[in-house]
Amino acid sequence: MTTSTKERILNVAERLFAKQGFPSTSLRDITTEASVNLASVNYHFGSKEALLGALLDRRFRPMNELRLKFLDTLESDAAETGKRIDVNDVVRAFLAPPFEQQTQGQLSRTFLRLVGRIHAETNEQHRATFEGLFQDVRVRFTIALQNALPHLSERVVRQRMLFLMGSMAFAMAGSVTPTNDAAPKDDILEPLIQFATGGMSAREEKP
Amino acid sequence: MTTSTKERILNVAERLFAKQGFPSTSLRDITTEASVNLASVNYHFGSKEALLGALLDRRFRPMNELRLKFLDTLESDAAETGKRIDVNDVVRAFLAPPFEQQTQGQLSRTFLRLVGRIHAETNEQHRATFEGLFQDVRVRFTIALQNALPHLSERVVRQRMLFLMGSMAFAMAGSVTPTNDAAPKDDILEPLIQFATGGMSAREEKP
DNA sequence: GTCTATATGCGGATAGAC
DNA sequence: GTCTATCCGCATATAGAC
Repeated sequence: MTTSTKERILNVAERLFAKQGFPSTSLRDITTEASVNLASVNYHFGSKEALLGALLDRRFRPMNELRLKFLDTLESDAAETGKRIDVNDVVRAFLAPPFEQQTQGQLSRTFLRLVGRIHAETNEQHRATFEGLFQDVRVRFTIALQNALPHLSERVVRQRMLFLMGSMAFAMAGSVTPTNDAAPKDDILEPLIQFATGGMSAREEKP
Repeated sequence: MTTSTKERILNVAERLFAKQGFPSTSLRDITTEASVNLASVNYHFGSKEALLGALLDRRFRPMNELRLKFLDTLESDAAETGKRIDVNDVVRAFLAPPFEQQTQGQLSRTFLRLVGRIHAETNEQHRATFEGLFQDVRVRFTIALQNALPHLSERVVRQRMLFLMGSMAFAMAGSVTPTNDAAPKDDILEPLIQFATGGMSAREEKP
């Protein structure tokens, strides 16, 4: 169970960024809690910003790859059976992967909070970094949702996709506090999927 | 059109907090842009934290009072006619007031972003301040939604209320970018109401 | 790779003249 | 009420010994 300095920094930074936000977390907070030297952050990562970038890359990349893999499966299944893809399944393919990330069972909650934080972040530079990792996913899922909801206008599908991400981010950022921490998948993911599917499927009324 | 120093500080602070977030906005940013002296913030408000408090009080209080007024009207109408309140109407009573706040037409977008920020904020102290201003609204609307959706469990209604707030916060924080800034009410509010109503009304599936 | 020490700047807050 | 000047702490980042 030897964790390198680099990994210890990443793990602690992840937790503190999730808890306090990026600007309010100092390198001193991180290095003190990780029991590593202050200068080691700049040695290993170059800067605080680069540390965040490394962090996002470590987690968001596999998460988004999993999303796309789920969607691939849905689409090839649909191609075989000739049936239209179900909205509920697309929503699930998008929302489930963040909840699969729980490597040790302990990281899950922390990571969910970080996802929420990053989505809610308005800093231009962070948004750009994040968008680079997220673009493929957004485009592919928007198309899939348009196919699953052909009666809706493109514009509304795109917009509802963002509403969906808002529910997700907020749920993950910690505002949704289930009575027990045991099963975030059952306590948060399933209700979230139901809500989001209902929202995506709502009738479009144009006044 | 004489604006006092105090008002100028409030207006600029509102815009900058909305744009950059609270921790990343310095008093120097604010006073420079407002063309007032640095020391005036502490003279008029006491501290940066207190400035935020004053800001929230100025905007959130009337906004939340409007929400409750709308809900009062809905409930007294329902009592007269004997009909159950419609979910869509409750959702509208909750979501519309932030969009009514546009004093000059120019403040609206800024204020919506701030609302989103504050909701997404995880800082303990800010959450406490905010919750004090918001508690009544949350309780009253949760009860109204439970009455409008009697087939749902209390737990799920409470949880969906938070998902709804997530969509709202995210939409307001600026991630939803309509092609034109002209009519946020039509471009954001109406689609948001449709999405949120659909989500709140979704069937509750217990596996 | 890891440490100490330090450079350099920005942050909130305040003292005290006007 | 408004200004200048300043205190003082903490921030990121780096230089250079080990």
